[in-house]
Amino acid sequence: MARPSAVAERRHEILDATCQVLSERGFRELRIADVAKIAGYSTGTVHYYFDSKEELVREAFRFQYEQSVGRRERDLDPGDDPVARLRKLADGYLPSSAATIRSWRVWLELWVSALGDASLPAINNHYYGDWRQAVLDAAEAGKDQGLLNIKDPVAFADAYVGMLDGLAIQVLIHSEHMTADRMRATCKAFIDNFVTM
Amino acid sequence: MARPSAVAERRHEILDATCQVLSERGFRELRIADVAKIAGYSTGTVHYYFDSKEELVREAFRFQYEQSVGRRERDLDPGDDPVARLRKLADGYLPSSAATIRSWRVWLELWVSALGDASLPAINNHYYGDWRQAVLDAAEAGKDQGLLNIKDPVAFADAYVGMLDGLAIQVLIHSEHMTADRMRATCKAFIDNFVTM
DNA sequence: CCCATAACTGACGCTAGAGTCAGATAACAA
DNA sequence: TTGTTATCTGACTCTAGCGTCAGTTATGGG
Repeated sequence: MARPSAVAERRHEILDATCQVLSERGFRELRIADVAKIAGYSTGTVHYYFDSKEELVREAFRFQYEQSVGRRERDLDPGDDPVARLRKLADGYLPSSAATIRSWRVWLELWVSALGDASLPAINNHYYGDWRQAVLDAAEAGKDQGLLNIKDPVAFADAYVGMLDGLAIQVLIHSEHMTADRMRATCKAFIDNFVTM
Repeated sequence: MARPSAVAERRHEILDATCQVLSERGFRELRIADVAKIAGYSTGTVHYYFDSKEELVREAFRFQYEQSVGRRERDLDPGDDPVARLRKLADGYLPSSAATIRSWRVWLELWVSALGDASLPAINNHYYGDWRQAVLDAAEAGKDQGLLNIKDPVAFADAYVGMLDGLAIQVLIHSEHMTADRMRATCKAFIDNFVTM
């Protein structure tokens, strides 16, 4: 071999650029030329690393999820009690910073794409399952330690995770009925319902 | 005028076909030719009633929302108590029948499209606001009548509505973590948390 | 019956943009 | 320095599909 492989690094760069375009323009308006420009390469190079636009976007979805999961794990302080952990999970996912907004917009694109592409739900299952599990763990710990008055931790976790997704969508499209601040308050109120006094 | 106008009826037919394509293939894969075929006309006729693909889809989003709001109002029995009304609202929106699944898929497309089209959030605001208000009315009535132990009806309504949206998405993409039945159970458990004993 | 025009058709022009490819470049080994 | 091959380029090909339009059909009024 004449040169050490730059494949992993290049793919990383290109996928990052793809996520940026995905979040700014959406899949429907995603152009390989835009991805190439942002990554600092020619369109030919994008095709050198990814066979098709579909493959590029599929890998970008996976990439975005990996990034987000990694960030969540760094954010979580093992010393926090379960209630604080639940609150921090919501805070960390609030679509308020540029980074979280970008993540959410890519996830939305993933969900819509998953309606018509049978290979995409698997990506969602994998990473979304982890996220759901983190909430469930905290809920069960909260219940066991008597901090939260939860009957069914699974139903609690499903409700909390679902609520976050639904509220985030309204924040993202700038609905007049939901802002990031209001979402934060809604999440707080949700948890407060279960905190033992 | 030589003939009575068929505009309203034709637009209705074409928008209905557009919603069908939107739900089956998504905006990204929507072809005017497919819409025309389903509606039973030529592509020229679609352009005769709608200036552009963008206008067609925008009107289809509006059309879908009107249909759904109409259906909800027919479903709601004024004789029901607030708790039953909240449960029925969730049941009616569960993505289980072909019609509700179709509606949800179109809404998802709307939300994603609204990320990049400033004219779409207005449609969401209008109809989504009505829907949110119906939940809020029931929550306030339930609180006032002592049937529900709710501190903040607004936070309750936001949480419930958000939860429904988030859970529906996972059902729609056939997530292994959420089915329509499980969503029903999650909604029931959510309400049960507030029912006074 | 005939006219006016609304309604409809479908072939065609045109463009955007995905994917190809022949060649240029550059990094490493020896 | 030179050979080898990974990496990269960007002009080009090709196709899908939007929107146009000249022409056709249908309908109701007069």
